Amino acid sequence: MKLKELADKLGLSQTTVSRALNGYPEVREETRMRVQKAATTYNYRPNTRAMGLATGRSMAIGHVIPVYSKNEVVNPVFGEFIAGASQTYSANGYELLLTVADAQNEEDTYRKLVAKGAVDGVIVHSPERNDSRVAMLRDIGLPFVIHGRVSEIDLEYSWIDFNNRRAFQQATQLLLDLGHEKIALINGIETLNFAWLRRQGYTHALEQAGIALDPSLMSSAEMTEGHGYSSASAMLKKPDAPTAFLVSSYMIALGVRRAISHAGLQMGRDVSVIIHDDELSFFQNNDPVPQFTATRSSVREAGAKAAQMLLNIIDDPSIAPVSELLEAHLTIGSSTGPLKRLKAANQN
Amino acid sequence: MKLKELADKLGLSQTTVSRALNGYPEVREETRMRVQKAATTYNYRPNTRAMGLATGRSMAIGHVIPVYSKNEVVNPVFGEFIAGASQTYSANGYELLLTVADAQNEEDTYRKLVAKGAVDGVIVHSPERNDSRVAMLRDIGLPFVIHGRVSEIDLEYSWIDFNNRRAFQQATQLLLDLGHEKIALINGIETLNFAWLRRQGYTHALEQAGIALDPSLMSSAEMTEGHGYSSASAMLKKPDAPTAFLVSSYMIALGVRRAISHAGLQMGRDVSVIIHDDELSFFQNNDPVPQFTATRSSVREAGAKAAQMLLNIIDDPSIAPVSELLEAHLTIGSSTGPLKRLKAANQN
DNA sequence: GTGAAAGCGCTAACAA
DNA sequence: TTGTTAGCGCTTTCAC
Repeated sequence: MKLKELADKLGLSQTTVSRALNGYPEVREETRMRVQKAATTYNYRPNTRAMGLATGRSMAIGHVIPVYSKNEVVNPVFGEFIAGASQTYSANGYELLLTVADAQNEEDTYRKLVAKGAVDGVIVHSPERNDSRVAMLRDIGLPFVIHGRVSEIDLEYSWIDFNNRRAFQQATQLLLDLGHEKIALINGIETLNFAWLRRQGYTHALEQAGIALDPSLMSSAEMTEGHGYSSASAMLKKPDAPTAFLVSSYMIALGVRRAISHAGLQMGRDVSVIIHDDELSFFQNNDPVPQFTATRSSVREAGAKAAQMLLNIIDDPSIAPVSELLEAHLTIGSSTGPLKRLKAANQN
Repeated sequence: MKLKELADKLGLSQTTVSRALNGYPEVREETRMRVQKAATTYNYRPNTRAMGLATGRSMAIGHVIPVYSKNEVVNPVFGEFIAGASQTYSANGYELLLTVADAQNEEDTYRKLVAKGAVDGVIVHSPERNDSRVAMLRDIGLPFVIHGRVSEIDLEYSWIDFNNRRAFQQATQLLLDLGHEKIALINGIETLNFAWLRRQGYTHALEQAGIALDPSLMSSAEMTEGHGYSSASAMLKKPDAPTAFLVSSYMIALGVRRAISHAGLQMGRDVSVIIHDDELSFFQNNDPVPQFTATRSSVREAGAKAAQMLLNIIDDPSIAPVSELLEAHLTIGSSTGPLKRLKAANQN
């Protein structure tokens, strides 16, 4: 069913039908009712392409998610975030265009999207510490919201992020409270802002406690099981091996667990491990240390919020940038030993 | 840069430029070169909306992924699959339209996509045992490929799937070989075809071994940690508790682990666990039993293949349906005890 | 309050 | 081999 057909059925012009459907005020209320009813009856849906052509907007939002290599699994956080965003889009008549781009030529991807007129705005995932995309997107005037943020940059822009720095500062503090002094950090790629902030939280807590940083206890690479395994293995072979691990994702954690058991050690008895993951709750009650996570649902909500921010910007490009920093939740397991201290740690 | 501008710069008509760019044979080779060079220079990209309007095609493929509830995490397998598909699309000038639909009204989602003229074809994720979408999509004539397949249906259609039945049959056999007799299955929702096939593999192996099926050892629900925990807990409380678990996803597995340790048992010592996941490799070398998984890269490849199938169908809707059944890999850990038997199990 | 007509950027007959 | 022209389905001036 196309507009012309619907108009013919109603004995009206395309113009009037279009106006009635798009909420223009000059349509008689009675006419509007008739039109709307007919539209429902015939299940009329305006062709997005045609609408886009006519209005100069595409009614689509682009999500560009980076893939670093074939080794790294697509971060499940993106799935949750996008699921949240998707709802906002549907509710507002927008479509979601997904592009999986090699992290190398992401800028190109955005340029292409704009040149093709494919999107009215984009969500930027996985920003780097000093991400050139911010300047670029402002240059070309494409509305955007960042999932995450860019610490080392002065420009204004809209973003939504979890407080990674605080999360890792607290997690480290928690391990310190438990009496650990050799605490390892197995992190993601630290040119990525989230990983960089996590590291800052970690080092900050150690410095506060007057513990010297040991570079051999910090490792940074793609968030793969292999990275977790090789890093943890190497660290455990040292004479002054770490007694605790702070791990930046469940994928890495799989490797760390493997390394620990390969070394003849047992998690929760010989070694403490805290796994951070934005999405997943890991309850491992045989560990004396609880897991430190943001809950899954909050990621989905963050996606919905980011999408709404973006639609607002598209609606009115002159509004001031907004941002939101979400706190990660500290999930406490059921082991009673360290619980008190954990609570204290959680309060700062 | 739009076609008209480019044509003006070149002193040619829009038609000729369009033809040159789209590989029509009647263009003089020299002209084509000139046009192509100019297109690159000015970074010309045809507007997808306009192209779509003119050709009646949208140059976009829809992926509809279901969300069953707020409790269930978006299956990371979709992320990998889509990452693979995405590459195929980019290479062929297609865009990827992602829709996250409530599992209830998925049919509506497809109808809407077609009515809006938003897509030229769709990939159907997460098919049910007797999925009505197959008949519907054939009815409305929308090209599609199923990620998975629909066992209880007679129609012809294209699909790509992993051999879930075989995978679980082998996994169960493996546990039987290890001497287990009380083997529990903690599965996804069994109206979904993949879960149903997994269960078939499980029951088949037990029946072959002459072991009576025990309904209290089979549980089926959303693939959440909660499901794993409550199911495994209940089973472990029975007087004839299971000595082994066959688990349908790593999310469920998190809960199962928790239940095991809550029960005062130790994985790998008191209980054997096999986790199946299409995507993730779980190496837990303190378990006496290796993990049973398909490798991640194969999921991505499957996505790329499915996408190619779909583009072929769109190109020539009259071609016969094609399908591909991929084998899941048996990943063997480094524990040497059962290794030999595993190999044998792997060969059937 | 409604309609006629032009045009969004492209492709595809049909002419030349 | 190239150009002219008429749409694709919608929105939006402008006129009534």
